[in-house]
Amino acid sequence: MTTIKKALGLLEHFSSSKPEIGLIEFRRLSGFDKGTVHRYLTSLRYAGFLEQNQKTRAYRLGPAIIRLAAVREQTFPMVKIIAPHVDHLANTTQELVHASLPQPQGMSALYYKDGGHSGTRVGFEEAEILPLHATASGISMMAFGPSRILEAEITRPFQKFTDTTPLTVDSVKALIKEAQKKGYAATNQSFEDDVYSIAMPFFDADAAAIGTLALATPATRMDSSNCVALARLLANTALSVTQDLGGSITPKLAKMWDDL
Amino acid sequence: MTTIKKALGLLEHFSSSKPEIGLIEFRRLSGFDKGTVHRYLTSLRYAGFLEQNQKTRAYRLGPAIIRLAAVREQTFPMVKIIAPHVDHLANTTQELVHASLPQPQGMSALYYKDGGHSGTRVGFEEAEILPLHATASGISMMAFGPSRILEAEITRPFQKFTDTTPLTVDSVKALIKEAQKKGYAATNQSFEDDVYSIAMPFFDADAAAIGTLALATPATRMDSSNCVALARLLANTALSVTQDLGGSITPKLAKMWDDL
DNA sequence: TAAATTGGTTCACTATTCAAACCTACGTCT
DNA sequence: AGACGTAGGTTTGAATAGTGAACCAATTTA
Repeated sequence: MTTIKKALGLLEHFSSSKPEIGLIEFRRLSGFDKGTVHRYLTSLRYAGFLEQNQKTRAYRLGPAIIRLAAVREQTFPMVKIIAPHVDHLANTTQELVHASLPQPQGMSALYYKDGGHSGTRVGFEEAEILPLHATASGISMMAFGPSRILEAEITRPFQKFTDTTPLTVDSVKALIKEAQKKGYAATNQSFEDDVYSIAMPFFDADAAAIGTLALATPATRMDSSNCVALARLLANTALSVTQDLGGSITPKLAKMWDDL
Repeated sequence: MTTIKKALGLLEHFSSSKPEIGLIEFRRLSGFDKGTVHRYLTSLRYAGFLEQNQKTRAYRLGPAIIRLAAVREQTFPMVKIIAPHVDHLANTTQELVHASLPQPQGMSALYYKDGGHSGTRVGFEEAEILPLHATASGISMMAFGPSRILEAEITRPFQKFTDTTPLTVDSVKALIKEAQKKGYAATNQSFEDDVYSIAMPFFDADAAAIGTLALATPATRMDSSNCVALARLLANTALSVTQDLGGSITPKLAKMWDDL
């Protein structure tokens, strides 16, 4: 573990529900020494990745992040390319659809659209970290993405979110195997109660999975026939996204999706 | 200079016109040893701040940036708050208006709007670094912002952009003094030929300047009466932005803007 | 095919980082 | 006021982690 990795790891602790974090809380969250954390924070602030609330002395994400995000989106416009496809699928199915990218600790939504179904519907928090072992997106990423993602995940302890969250390496591996066999991942209430979710990867030019598309419905609305119909729609969307990103897909998976 | 600062400094080299950078080019740009740079890049990639083009092996900004930017904007929605004001001023004046934030090496636009004037108009590149010494935004930030910004800038060499770019510490300090006296900064073709620009700061709750609003016109359309009229409009916008951000402004500057 | 360029790795040396203790400021309870 | 708890921040010698010259391998260019 290098200094840089440790320092950047501090930024992982920010989320929508935790936008400002103080020195002592960082020490508790990271387990590093207080002096060490303070030096890290000072360096991150110097580079514009953090700024400090003058009153509380707590740290929040800084303006450098904004610029870098703008550069990335301008030169590699994933959101712009993916958003129309997600919108279309959400409108067609009336369900929640999201496109997510792998982060060091899990998946995080790049873009999402609430389908606006009239009855109960699934909520979604932007920029939330979705755990790999408990979500369809995560299972899908481990099943079809670079092996290092899987390898990193299975060394971590699995957090329990619901009564049906898979908590053993074997049960998670079984879900991954099933996803590889079916061509898509499905999880039933493993992250949130009453939410059933299916997910598929999309690919870059090297046919490496770089993110996932997922669709979430209230568990009550999902049955086996329904599921396959939605998976078919999701597969078409994943194909279009892959194409628009200039990516390519292995013939094997292409056939699996075609046969859904 | 700590390892963290040096590593994060590498990210500064990315821009819209330079979205992918290889190992050797990083070495050249940063002056660090090749082995060192390689270790930095590996760490940044590990944290999701970079990803690598598998063909060219060059590095580009990674997905972690996107998540962090989303967290920041969701919990501290500057763009959302400022955009309507910038839009309104751009529509009223028909000129280019931008809101910018200080970055380690200069200012960078958070949001901008082209006013759509029918004749010649000023272009603008998003996420570009605007040098402090040569732009109205930069002068304004040094004049009204934290003193460390000015102190850091005057130790750097001043790059020449046009025939009228101020290149000495004294000439830049004179521009800053003038801005402090008038309540706004003005630069005439010091960054780009034929562009005249005026800028003002906006403030946070501690009455510290946290960014600038700027308006740029073709130099031919700007004269002394025009300039004051535009400055008045800009001042009203800066006041509104400051209020909407929950910020406050020193009574002295408030009076200066009122007397424009 | 030889030279140049690029990405990446190794390892002895040493400069940076770590952890524990200390300092200061602020709020609060007695 | 005094004692206590909590927070941000600083200093220290010991130890760990970073450095960079030299190396290798694969492409690209001459």
